[in-house]
Amino acid sequence: MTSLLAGLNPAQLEAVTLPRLSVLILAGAGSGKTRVLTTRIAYLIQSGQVSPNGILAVTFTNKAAREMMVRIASMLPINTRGMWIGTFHGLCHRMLRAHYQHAGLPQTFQIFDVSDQQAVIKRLLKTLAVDEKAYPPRQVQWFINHAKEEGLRAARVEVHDRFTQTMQHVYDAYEVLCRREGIVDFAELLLRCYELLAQHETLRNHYRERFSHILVDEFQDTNRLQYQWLKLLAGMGLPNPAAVFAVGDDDQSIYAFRGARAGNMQDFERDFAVQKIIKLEQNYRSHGNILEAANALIEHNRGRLGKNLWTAEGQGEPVRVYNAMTDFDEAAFIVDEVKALHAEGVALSDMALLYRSNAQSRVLEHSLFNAALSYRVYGGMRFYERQEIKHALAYLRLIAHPDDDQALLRVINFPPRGIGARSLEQLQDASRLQHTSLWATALNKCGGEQAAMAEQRTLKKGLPSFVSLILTMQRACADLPLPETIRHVLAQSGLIDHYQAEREGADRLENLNELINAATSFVHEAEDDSLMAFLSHASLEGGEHQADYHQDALQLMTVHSAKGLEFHTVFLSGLEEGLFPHENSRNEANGLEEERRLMYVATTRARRRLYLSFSQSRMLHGQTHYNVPSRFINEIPEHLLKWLQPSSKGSGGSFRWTSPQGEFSTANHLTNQTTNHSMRAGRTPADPTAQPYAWRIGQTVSHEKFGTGVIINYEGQGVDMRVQVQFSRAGTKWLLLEYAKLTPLQ
DNA sequence: TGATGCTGCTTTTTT
DNA sequence: AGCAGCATCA
Repeated sequence: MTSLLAGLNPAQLEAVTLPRLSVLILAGAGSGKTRVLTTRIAYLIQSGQVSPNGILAVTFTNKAAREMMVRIASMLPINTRGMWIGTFHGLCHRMLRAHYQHAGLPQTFQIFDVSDQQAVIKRLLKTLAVDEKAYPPRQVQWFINHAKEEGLRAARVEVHDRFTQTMQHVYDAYEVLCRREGIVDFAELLLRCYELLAQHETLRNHYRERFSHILVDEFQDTNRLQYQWLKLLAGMGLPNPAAVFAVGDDDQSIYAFRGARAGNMQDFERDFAVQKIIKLEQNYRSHGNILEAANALIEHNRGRLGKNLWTAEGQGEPVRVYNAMTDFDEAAFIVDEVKALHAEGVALSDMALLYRSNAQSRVLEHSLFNAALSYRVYGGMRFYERQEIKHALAYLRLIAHPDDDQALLRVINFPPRGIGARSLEQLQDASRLQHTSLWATALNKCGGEQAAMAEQRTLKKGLPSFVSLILTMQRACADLPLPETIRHVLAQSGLIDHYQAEREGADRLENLNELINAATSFVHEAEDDSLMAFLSHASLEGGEHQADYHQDALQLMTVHSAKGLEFHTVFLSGLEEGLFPHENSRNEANGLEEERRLMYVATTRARRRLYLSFSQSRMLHGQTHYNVPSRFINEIPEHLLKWLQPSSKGSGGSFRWTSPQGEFSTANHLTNQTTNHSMRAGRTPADPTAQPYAWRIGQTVSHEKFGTGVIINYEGQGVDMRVQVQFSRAGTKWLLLEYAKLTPLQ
C-alpha cells in the first residue's frame, strides 16, 4: 500500500484515498491526472474496498483507456482485461452486445462510423427525393447526431418550420432504415444504451449494484447524453448510489463545438451532492514562465472554476515571440530553430509544431521537406478509413450480416463485375417493393438455377456471380480462424487481383496485408475473437493515424490533437487575429473563450521552451491576408516574453522590418487604447474593433487625391510616422500620417 | 467504365 | 491555392 501511494503530493494523496463519495477533481494540465485516476483504482482494489468487477472507468479515447489499463496492470498483479475500463462508446457497446434483445437489436448489429453514416444518409435523401442542395447530407447528419446527443428520438424533435420538418422526416426515415438494416451509429450506441438502462429496471439495478465506483476522465468533455447516462448508471438520487470520481479541467474544455458541456461539472457538483472538490494545481511538466503565461492568459476568461498552476521547478526560459513577414518566413524561422535545437540534442520527436487549422501545415511541411527534416503530421486518413480496407470490411460484413445494404452497395460491383447502374436500380426497386434487404432480394432473384450455374463458373459476371460469391465465402469461412477468413476473402473477392493490376496499388496491397496482421493480433489479444467482434473493433477504433512512428520525427498537429501530449519544445504558429482566435469563433456563443482555452492547452504542452509566432501576411484560400497579431499574445505579461528580431541574414532580398510591431499608431491615437497591455510598444490593441486609429500593414485606405490603396510599410514614430501606400492608380507613395488625411476602409 | 474537367468549399474531432 | 466530389464525355 505504501509503495502505491509513495511520491504523491498532498492533494493527489487526498484524492486517491477519499472515502466512497462522489467527488470532483479539478486537475490542471500536467498535474498527474492519469496517475491519480489509476492509483485511485489500484488503491480501492488493494485496500479491499472494491473488487475489480465493481469498478467502471470511462474515458473518451481508446488511447486513454489503454493507458489506464496498462498503468493499473503495472501497479497490481491482476488481469485488467475483463475490467470495465473503456470509452463511453466502447462500454455502451459492451452492454448492448450483452443485452441486444432487451435493446431491441439483432444479434449481428453493425456499428457505422461517420462515413458509413454519411453514405446511408445520402442514399436516404435520394430515396426520399429530398434536395441535397437544400439539405446537405453533412447538415442532416449533424442534425440527427445532435438530436441523439440531446437524447431526442425523431418523434420528440421540435419542429419550427419547413426546414426542421423535413429534417425530422429524414431523421425518422433514418431510424426506420437503421432498425431494418441492424445499424447502430456512434450516437446511437450511447442513446440506445441509455434507453436500455432507463427502460429495464432489473438491468439498471444489476449494474447499479455491480459498479460501486465510477471514474470519469476528461469530465469537461462530456455531452448531455453522456452525463445523463452516468446519472442513470450511478443511481443518483437513490438510496445507495455509486461513488463517481469525476476528473476534469474546465480550462481545457475545447470541444463545445461538438456538444461537450463543461457546465456538466457544475451540474455534477449539484446533482451528485458533491462535498469535496480537490484541485490538482502542482504542475510537473513545465517551467515557471510557461505556466505563468498560461495562467495569465486563462485569467481573461469568466466563470471559471478557478485554478492556478504552479511548479516547484525554476522559471526557465522566457516565452519566445517571433514576428514574421510572411507565412513562408515564419516557416523558415521555425526550421532554423528546430535545426539548432536538434543540434543541441533535443530529439525531433520531442518538438511539436502546432497550428489552429490543418491548412496551415502545408507551408510548414514544404519548408521541412526542403530542409530534409523528418516530420510526422497527425490527423488525416486513419487505417480503417482507407478505401481498400473499407472494401475488405464490407465483404466481411456481408459474411456476418448479409442484410447490410450499405456493405452490399459498396462492393456489389467492386472489383467491377458488370453490375451497372441499371441492374442495381432494378434491384433497389425490387427491394423497396418487397420491403426486404438488397441481399434478400438478390437471393430471391437468382435463386436455384442461376446461382448453381454461377457456382459452376458458367456465369462469371452479373448479379448471380456476386450472390454465389458471397454464399461461397460464407460457407468457406464458417470454420476458418479470423485471419484466414480475411485472407480468403481478399483473394476470392478479387480485391487482391484488382489492386495488383492497378498501377499505384502497391500501398493498398500493403494495407490489405496489414489488415490480416491486425486481425492476427486482435485474435491474440481479444477475449472475443469472432468476426463480429473484429468488425466492431474496426468501427470503434479507427486505428493509428499513420505508421512508422518509431522514427525520430518532428510532430505536426493541430492544437486540438495536441491535447494530452507534451513536448520539450512547442512552436505555436499563426498567432493572428482571424486565425487564432479563429474568425468563425466570433459568431459563436463563448467562441472567444473557447479559443482562449485552446491557446491555454497549446501553451501548457511545452515543458521547457515555447515559441509563439505570427505573420504579417499569409496565403489563405488562394488570397493573401494581412492579419494583426493575436490578442492572446497581448494577454501574456510582457516580462515573460522575449521578442526575437528577424535576422537580416538569409532569405536574400525579402524585406523585413525591424520593429516588432504588428500594428502601429501615432502617439495621440494610442491614448484611445483601453487596456494597459496594448499600450506597450504600440502593439496590437486588445480590441481590434478600435480600427479607425490603429493602422496596420495591409490596411486598405482612401486618399482624397490618390484614391484607394493598401498600406505596405511604415517608418518613424509619433508625428514623424510615415506610411508607404500602394495606390491602385497612383502607384506607391510615402505619406506623413499626420497630414495625409487617410481614411481607413473596410 | 474510366478519364477528364468543373464546381464549390475551406476550424477544430473522437467514437 | 488545392482538393474532393461530381458530372459529363469518349
